Amino acid sequence: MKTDQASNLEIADELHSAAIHLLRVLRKQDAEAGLSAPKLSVLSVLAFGGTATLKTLAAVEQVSRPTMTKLIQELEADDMVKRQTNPDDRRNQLISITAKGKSVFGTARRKRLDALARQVADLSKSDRQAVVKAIAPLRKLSGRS
Amino acid sequence: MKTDQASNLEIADELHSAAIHLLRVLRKQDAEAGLSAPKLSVLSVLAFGGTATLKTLAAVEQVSRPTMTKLIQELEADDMVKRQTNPDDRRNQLISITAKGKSVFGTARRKRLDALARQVADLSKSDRQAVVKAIAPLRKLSGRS
DNA sequence: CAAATTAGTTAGTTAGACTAACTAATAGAA
DNA sequence: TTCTATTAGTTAGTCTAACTAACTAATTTG
Repeated sequence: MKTDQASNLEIADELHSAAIHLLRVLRKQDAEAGLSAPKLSVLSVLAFGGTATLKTLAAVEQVSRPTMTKLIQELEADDMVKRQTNPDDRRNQLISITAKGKSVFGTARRKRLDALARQVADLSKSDRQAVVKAIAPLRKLSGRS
Repeated sequence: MKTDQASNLEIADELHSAAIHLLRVLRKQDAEAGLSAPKLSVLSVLAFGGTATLKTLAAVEQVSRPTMTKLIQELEADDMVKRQTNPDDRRNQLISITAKGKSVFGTARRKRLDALARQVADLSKSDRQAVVKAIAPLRKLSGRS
């Protein structure tokens, strides 16, 4: 197979399209899931990675600090995360997930992903294999591993 | 490998995360690309599929009709698409891409996807292979084939 | 110790999504 | 055939999440 610039562009195009359409499918679940994609994603980082500063979260999620400030404020208002000032550097807000956050995260994620999981289940064995094998490279593409 | 409900959920989760992060990478190119993701996507449908009604576009892009109305109005204001009433059913707006639309689409898409194409180029041969093989199944997941 | 840097917030704007309620056109049924 | 239901698209209003610019507070550095 050719892997020149043209075909890389075609691959990029397909991925771009796939990402847009996958997220649109998922967005339809949002209303009942009770937690939007960005918030779910932040909670996921905190659930699996533990405490983090706002700046770190913004970097990991690839959004600006003000955007993360707002997300955290809303999550905090809903008792999903808590923050405490770092005694060693009081500019830092150490943010962590609450028990409520964990529980809501678990159920909301499940709800949000259920439709997609069902579609994954409907794939043929070889299609599913292909998807599984692509996951690690996809992570690399957005600079997350 | 197990392919039970739990692991389907894990796959869904990874894809969800990958889609979110890929689009965030792409969004950073938007300012200079001059055409946002949704508009690019609509123009793509018109460029490859020819004339379509607003309703069809909304269905294909999986957004509501008002959302598509607004996108088309903005694209029309920029001379990227033109519309004409269907003489056989004057409720229908037949929407098509203009010459300017085609040209802007070509260059904007290239610009927007360039960063991603470069990252695809940086993948190892086997990683790229894995991504290529996943494309068809990914289309199935969002119901587009 | 003053200046520069860093972390986070506030204010204001924008794009793109939604629902509800509307107009206009067509199709169907009494 | 006319009145009703349906269909296509628009308008109005709201929401979330993104951005930049400009700010405060804390810390580091020259």
